[in-house]
Amino acid sequence: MTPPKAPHSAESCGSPTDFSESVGQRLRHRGVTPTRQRLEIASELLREPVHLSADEVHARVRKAGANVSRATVYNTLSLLVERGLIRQVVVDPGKVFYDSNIAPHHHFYDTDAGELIDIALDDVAVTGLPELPADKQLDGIDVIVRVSSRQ
Amino acid sequence: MTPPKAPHSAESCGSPTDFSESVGQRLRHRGVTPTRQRLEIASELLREPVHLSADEVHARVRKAGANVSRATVYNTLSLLVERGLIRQVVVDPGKVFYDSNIAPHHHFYDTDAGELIDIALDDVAVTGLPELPADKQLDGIDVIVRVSSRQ
DNA sequence: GTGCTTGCAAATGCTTTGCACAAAA
DNA sequence: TTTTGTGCAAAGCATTTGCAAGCAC
Repeated sequence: MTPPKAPHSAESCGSPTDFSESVGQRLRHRGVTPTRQRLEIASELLREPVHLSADEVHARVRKAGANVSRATVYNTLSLLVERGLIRQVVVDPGKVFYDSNIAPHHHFYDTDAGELIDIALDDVAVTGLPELPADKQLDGIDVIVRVSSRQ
Repeated sequence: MTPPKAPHSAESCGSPTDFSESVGQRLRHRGVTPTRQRLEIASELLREPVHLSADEVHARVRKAGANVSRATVYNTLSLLVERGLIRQVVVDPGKVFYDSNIAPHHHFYDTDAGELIDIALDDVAVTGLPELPADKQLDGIDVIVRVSSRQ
């Protein structure tokens, strides 16, 4: 593809996730005050690469014993996306995944299973994109390969 | 009528749109009864290649003098997508475009303008996709190149 | 203490549904 | 006439917001 200057999102993002670094550290490094709720939420995502919906995050956090409201989950997820700690993947209207793998990559989306599967970027190339107008900046390239179970 | 999840998309679709053929004909060919409301709705899309949200379609149809409810617009758009006459493009949660260009192609999405711009497919190639599991079928490939105006 | 965070519930925005009426075949 | 489509208003979801009370530093 075409890799110009660009900050957050699909192709360009911060440094790839180091899943061994402490969650609190990673939040601080991005200027996010590590409150108890944020640590709980971020831990569900940053402990290992996952694809979760906001509601799944909420459910997991509560299951883990923390009393966190939906509003806080949504606010925190937005914050983490904004700060480049996780990535948002929209596959359908009202179907949003939060992806803790921020290394550049793409996705299979299995419509039947409702499941997202990573495609490593070094497998895939998108070539021949027209140049951008001078006043635009590239924010990212999302490639979603939609699949379903054969009938 | 039965408005299920959108099947058609990027790579796989019906025959490319012939914008010169009558809208009524095109509906009939796909087994869609051409009622007055459907003709109004379909005309806004099938007259020329456009990217419209459901609400924009509703506004245009009403502006054109027809008394069509939101429900009918939504039902009809789902039907047209299901029958492969138009295509649904999801760029953000709650931001869905209906695209009357069903020839395989991809998109720029300008976050600031909220505008979708076609990228002709012959310019772009996506290579190196892993093979699909045998029991899966490919429904389509969506490539969305996100751009913005701010620095 | 000061200012950012949280929870709750209410509000929002978009989309779907139920049902009586109207139009098509 | 029998089937199919339409309008309206109400219901549904996922997400956001306003504000008082609570934490972090």
